[in-house]
Amino acid sequence: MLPYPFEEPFDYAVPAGMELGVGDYVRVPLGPRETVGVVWDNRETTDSRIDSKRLKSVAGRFDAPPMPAATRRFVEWVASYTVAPTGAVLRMALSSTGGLEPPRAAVAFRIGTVPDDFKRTAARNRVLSIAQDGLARSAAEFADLAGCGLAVVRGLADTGALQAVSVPPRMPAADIDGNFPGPALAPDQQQAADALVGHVGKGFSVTLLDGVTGSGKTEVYFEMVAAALRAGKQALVLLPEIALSAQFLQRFERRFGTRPALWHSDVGSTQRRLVFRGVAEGQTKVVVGARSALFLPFPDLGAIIVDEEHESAFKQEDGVIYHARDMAIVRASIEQVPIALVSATPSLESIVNVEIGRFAKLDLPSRHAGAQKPAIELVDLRKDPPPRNRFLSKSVIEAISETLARGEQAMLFLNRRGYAPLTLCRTCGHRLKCPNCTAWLVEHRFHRILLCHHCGHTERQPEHCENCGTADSFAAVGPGIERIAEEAGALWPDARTILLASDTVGSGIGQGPAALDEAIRKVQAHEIDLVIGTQIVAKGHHFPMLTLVGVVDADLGLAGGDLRASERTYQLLHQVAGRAGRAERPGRVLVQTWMPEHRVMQALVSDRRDAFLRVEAEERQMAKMPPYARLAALIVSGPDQSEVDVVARELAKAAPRNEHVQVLGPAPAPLALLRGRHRRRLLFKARKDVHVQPLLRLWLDQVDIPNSVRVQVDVDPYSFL
DNA sequence: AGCACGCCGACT
DNA sequence: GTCGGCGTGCTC
Repeated sequence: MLPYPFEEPFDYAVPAGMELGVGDYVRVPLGPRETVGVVWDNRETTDSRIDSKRLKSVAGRFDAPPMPAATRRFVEWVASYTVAPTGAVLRMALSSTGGLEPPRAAVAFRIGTVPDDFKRTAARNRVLSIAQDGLARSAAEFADLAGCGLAVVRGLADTGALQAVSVPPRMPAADIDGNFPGPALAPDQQQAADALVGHVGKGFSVTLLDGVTGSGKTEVYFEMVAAALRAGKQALVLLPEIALSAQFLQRFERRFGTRPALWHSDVGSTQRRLVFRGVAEGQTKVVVGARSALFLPFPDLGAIIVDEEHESAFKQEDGVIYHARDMAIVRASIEQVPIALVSATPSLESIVNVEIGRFAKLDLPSRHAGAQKPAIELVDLRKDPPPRNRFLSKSVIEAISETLARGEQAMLFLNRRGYAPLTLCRTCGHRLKCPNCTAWLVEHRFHRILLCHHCGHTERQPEHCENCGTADSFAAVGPGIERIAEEAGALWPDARTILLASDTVGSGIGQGPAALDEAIRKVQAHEIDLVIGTQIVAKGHHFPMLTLVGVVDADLGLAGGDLRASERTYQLLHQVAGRAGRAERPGRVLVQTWMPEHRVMQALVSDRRDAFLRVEAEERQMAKMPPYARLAALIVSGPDQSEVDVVARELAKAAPRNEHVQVLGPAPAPLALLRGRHRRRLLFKARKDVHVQPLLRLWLDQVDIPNSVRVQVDVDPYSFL
């Protein structure tokens, strides 16, 4: 199987003298070049189109442990479920082909023979006395222990007093010990931990760990990791990329005394190689990573954890479209290991799976570590409207002033980057829009540009309206966090303020999680009084002095016809609210809304999540929507609108028809033009018991799709964009 | 996916 | 007469 979008494996001859087994990683010729592949099967070709006498030969075998059978089955399963070519899924499992080369031996030093003309110095003596135990250590380790520079160690090696030896490199997270004594757990934590530990080694099971913010869920599932380690197995913890913070790693280190192996987009190629190799050899015991870590070749997995399981970031939206939480469950089932899904605001899907008995559930209803539930109040913007072109109500302004006066911290949350989401000409009403997308250009005053949030198109703010030619006629409409920062600057000129969004810190333009970690540290150290941020501040950071959260526009996520709009808005607002108040300082949350009677707002103030989810579930059931039915979206896209329309109409004509299946569309996708591609959407809806994938494949096979048009299949779509 | 081939327009 | 733009199609 080759890591390219081919459905089937290719056939190659095995040269004389080469021993190959199923799962081996090999180099094979492909057209004019050579590529990596995995031996998928080992037999005579059965494909009549292939002349077995003229097969190309395997060029070489990598000296690496073969891809485990369970990993190969997982690749095939994901391909079949997502209606993607198997090779395209394999590509995700070969993301670090450098790891296939045997790892380079590391240089270490141990005691040698001290020559006659040896010059003794204090530093040299310290190093040599440490080396007396005969153990081999890296130069850095000696320097660290002896409190000297690396030059001392190298100098000793030059004289022969230390002897250079090559040792196998230490794999990341190889020496994590499941018996390392971690912090003590509260009784309810211990009970939940015992239940999770009880699943380890007992085959496949799914447990939803439903714990309120501050209940110590992380420490509970760490016990499941520890149990897997004690059983000699590996463990995988999946997190949304954004939650892979320094704070999380500190908690891990507190429990296990060392760091886990990391796997996310920011991990460099050297480290990736080592982690891939370490995992493949079974040496790397714990991987903490973003969704792509799911495709690592674990030979001996013992447990999987998906933290923040409700997060939509687990849904991969390009290339092979899959939901990492759902595929993690599949992987656990194939590996016959337990999996824990963890959240303070579980997804409706998981709650329903608990109700029908497919998942077990554990509750952590009480807060620890001094956390207290914040008081949530709604601010009815109809009664307390901000002045024209201002966005903070009197209630919020007063509350922030009081908080700052007490020397505590406040946060303003608005899930919208930039200065204003829309810029229009006051004279003619012309709106500045992206040339490549059906979207407004968002003004970013901080970077002095207009930016499309969908394709990244940027331009300078024009001086004259391109439609009517009037100069200086542009008006900003609506708020982004930069505009809130401007308003806050006028209200509290002395407050130390920080603006936190993906384009000011975080994984934006060349900054990575390190910049976010630094910002978080500053807030924790109380070098900041007022935090103004988008959803990157919503995740579980603890800010002990933060006692007030103001939500600028709680209604933002409710617009549009998204199936999960209410659910997601509840989850996000609940999470943001959780930032307020720790320990002896109770928190207060003010939520600005134009519709305080909306059930999301009512559920928030009355803290009735389960009642809210019940209503939400009933609505989905009535509308015959997931999780009570199955959805798949076909997105037809291409640079030529009429070609796209033709294909979309052909697909509609060929749509499968029976009483359990319904096809809607084609309709222009909500972003009808994205990155210069016109997009049409068809929605396939089926009863829960319909086997969707064979129908989809049959459907696609019937329509001739020209090269210039792409049809993407999104099974279980989340985003309706 | 990634590469070569091939067919058209802008140069020596 | 040649270089190179990217549309088309193949890779065991």
